[in-house]
Amino acid sequence: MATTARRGPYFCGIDAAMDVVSGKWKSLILWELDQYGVRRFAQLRRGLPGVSEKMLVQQLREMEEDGLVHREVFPEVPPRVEYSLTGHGVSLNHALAALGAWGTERIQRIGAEKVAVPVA
Amino acid sequence: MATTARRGPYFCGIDAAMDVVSGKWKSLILWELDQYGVRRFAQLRRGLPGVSEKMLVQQLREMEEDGLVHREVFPEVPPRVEYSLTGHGVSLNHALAALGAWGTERIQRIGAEKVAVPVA
DNA sequence: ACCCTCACTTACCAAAAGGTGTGTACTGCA
DNA sequence: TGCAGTACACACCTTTTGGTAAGTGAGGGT
Repeated sequence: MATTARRGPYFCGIDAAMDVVSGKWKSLILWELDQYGVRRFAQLRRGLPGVSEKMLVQQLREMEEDGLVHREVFPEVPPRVEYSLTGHGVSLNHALAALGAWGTERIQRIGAEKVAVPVA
Repeated sequence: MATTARRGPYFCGIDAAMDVVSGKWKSLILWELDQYGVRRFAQLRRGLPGVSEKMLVQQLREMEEDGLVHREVFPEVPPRVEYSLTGHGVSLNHALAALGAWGTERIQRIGAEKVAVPVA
């Protein structure tokens, strides 16, 4: 109930998968968490150039609800929250591999630019 | 320039692929055209339960612009327009296979309903 | 004393996506 | 004569999505 209901009736598997990965930052979060294993909120924020805090929280919560992301809170001061992928998150990321390859090929074909990720 | 500019700078391949498949009906159109090879406008409309004419035209035009769909107009009366997939459309559909399988598994896991497609 | 960091929350806004309903030019069918 | 089918275009409206800016509360650095 955070944002929208979702998990409505689906036409097919792709529909159901898209319901879960659509969202401007979700595939990036998936990639980032798969790369590093575990990341804290601020680390993710710095890893995704241009994301706002609100959007990052929102997408992470939805992914948690959808069973892709595990969220662990440590009752410390200053607060510490660690995010990681669940098994479903990992398998989704793998299922996205072919799509990623297709997209990379397309980028080359049409000569589109990639976002320059700042080194810092 | 039909709706939005798109093909902007991308973060990665998935981003680029999503730019092209996002849209409520695009993956369904891809599937439908892959199944039948060639389809006319009204056939697609009947094949996608719930789509409006406006949305169908819009999605088809974007997919044509993106080089996924081939559109052939026959100057007859009544008008006849045939849609089919290009090579890129076919390969995109294949790249979506793993995602579709993941989604199908997810539907079973969470026990979501599928849209009942009327037989007529 | 003051700002920075952590991980958020809340209120408000703008843009994009999607939906509805109508019009069109022509033909075939009853 | 009147209605259905063909493949749309156009105007208007609602919903969804994303973005901006501010606030929170405790601790640590300078």
